[in-house]
Amino acid sequence: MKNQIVAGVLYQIADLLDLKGEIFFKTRAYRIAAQTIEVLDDDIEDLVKQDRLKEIPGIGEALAKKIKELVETGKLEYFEKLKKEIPEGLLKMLEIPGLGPKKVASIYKNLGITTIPALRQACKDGKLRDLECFGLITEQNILRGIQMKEKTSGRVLLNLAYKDGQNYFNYLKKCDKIQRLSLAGSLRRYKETMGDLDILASSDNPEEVIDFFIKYNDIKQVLLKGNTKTSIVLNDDLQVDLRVVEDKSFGAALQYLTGSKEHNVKLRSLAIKEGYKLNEYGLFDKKNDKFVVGKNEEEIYNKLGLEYIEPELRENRGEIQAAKEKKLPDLVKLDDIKGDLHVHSVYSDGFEQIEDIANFCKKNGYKYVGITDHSQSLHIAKGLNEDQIKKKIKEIETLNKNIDNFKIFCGTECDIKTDGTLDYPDRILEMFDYVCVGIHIGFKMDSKQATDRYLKAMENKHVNFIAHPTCRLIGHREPFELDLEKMFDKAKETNTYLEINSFPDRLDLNDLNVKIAKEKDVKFVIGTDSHHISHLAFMQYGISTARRGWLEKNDILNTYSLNELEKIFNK
DNA sequence: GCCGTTTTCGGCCCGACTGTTTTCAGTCG
Repeated sequence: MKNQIVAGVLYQIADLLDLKGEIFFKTRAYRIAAQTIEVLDDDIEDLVKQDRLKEIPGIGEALAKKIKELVETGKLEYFEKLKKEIPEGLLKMLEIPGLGPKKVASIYKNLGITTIPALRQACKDGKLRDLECFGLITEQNILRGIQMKEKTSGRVLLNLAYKDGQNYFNYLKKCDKIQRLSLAGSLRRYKETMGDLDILASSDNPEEVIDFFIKYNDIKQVLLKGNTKTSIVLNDDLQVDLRVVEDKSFGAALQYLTGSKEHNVKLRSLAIKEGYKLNEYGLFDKKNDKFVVGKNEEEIYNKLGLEYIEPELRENRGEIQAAKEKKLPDLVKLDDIKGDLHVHSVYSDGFEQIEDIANFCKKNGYKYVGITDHSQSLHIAKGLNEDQIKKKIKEIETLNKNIDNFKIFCGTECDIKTDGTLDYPDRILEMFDYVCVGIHIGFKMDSKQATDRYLKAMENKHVNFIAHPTCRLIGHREPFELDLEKMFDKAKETNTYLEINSFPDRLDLNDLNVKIAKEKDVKFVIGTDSHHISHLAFMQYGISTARRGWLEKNDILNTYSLNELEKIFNK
């Protein structure tokens, strides 16, 4: 049983216990354990076999027993019992913003409501307002929450949030009452999706800043407005929160607002151990409540004996320990990228001529670009046959003669057929400068079939890297249930690079899998999968995923110089 | 439910804002 599945069960138990009204600290214990297992290097099955579960911090007698039962039998009696006791629909109701376990439990207990449609009807009928702690406004808030959840599935993709965030940021820069300003929250950590945006400002006139903030012209609704904090909803339904603090607290507030929540809990515990108290106003001496530092994030981390931790790493995935030991990675930067190796042209389903793509890339500082059009059997994407490939190679040769200090590679994104063989024979694969392979049809496979399909493809000596390995589309298609351990081992063995696909709804491999693969010494390519010149800018999201996966420059093929790259391709 | 060099019991990160409860619980980050 996979770590993720065990973690998933523990998260659900935590929610169910919340609904039952269990004490906060008990449910938190389940969530902490789930989170730890989710990012564990070791396979949970091995730990059970070796009887080592209790070595994991946050797992004691009771949890170890439950995890053992779950892993060994595939079932957990305690969990099954809870599910019988509490209707599953209540878990869905917890996802509605503004509804927590107490309110959901009250709605269930008093009105017997177990589904979101029934809840909506009850709100419309005014049945909730008579319950204790509920009122007319609560009903309206729940209705709005349901609507928002349905419209956006609760999460917005990184590129949309980034655009909204940048626009708001640029507007706020015009407010002369603001001293310092920063985006915060999951956007600053570059999470792949987010529920809302957080912005932080420092000022001596918080009320005026808040007034300026809510005068932004793209606002649909003001949700709340306090003295130091306000929340609005943009016209595209994304919620934006602003917090205003004194400038001496800016670093502490930025640290706090950037999160993640789990990182902050860990950091605050560390602060207590070191004799401090940490909140959004600063780091304080625990004994006399005296302000120690708070103006900058760096000084807070340093005071706690840590190296500065980049926002992308703040997920409680071992970064605090690494910062203590001064072993944080030197994260790759956008500037390190020398070229894009996953780009489509008019030869297949791209919109631009190779020459235009190359000129744009060169102008933007790249040293090379690889044009990877689709292969012959992918008719819907105008996959190339042998004659078209020859024509394309010839065109690229001519272009390369006329362009200095830049090289165009002729690659392919060759389909992996359902049996794991490739869409071109070796004789044709040899014609390309390099070969990227991917899956675009035949998605219905079980875990073993999908894994074997890739393993076989990697055996082909012409294959350089695998495009969007899990084939997920965020919000639309679940990732393949691959045996990633086998995949990563084979990638290492065959020297196959794995792509971090930068398209915002792919980001595939994702941050967590990147980190796990890196620990197995796998190497990566960051590609944009561009079909249009504007897509080339998606590179920044691939980079942020790489950074969230702890990657350094040397882990990534397309940070290498043209010379180094040619040597690798010619091997 | 976890954890421990003051504790095997009694702690567990901390604060803002809302709505409705006239003194605070619930939710969120």
